[in-house]
Amino acid sequence: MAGPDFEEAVRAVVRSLRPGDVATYGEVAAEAGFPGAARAVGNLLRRSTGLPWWRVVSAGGRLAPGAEAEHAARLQAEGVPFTGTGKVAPAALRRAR
DNA sequence: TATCTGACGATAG
DNA sequence: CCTATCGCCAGAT
Repeated sequence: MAGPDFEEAVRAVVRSLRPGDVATYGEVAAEAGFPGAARAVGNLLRRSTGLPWWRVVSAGGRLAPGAEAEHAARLQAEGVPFTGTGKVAPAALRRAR
């Protein structure tokens, strides 16, 4: 099942995210048809280019380790609310999808 | 085929 | 809110 399909599906889902809309890695994986592959999604987004990767966050609204500053900046630029502790507000995660 | 890696997720302390 | 652990998956070596 995995292979080109996985990459294609994940890219399609991430590309469908609109400004201000935030989804979790797990959500993207499930939406792409690979439930439980959240880790693989993160790995793919990390090396992939040309995708709104900043609209995808870890469960609980945590940002990508090693790029938190850029991640937060891009999200805030789209009007995404934060909880003050450097995490995306729970309300914003509900809108994802 | 076996083993390791990682922008994950959930739970426990 | 923090770190520590374990489980899960796709890709690379």
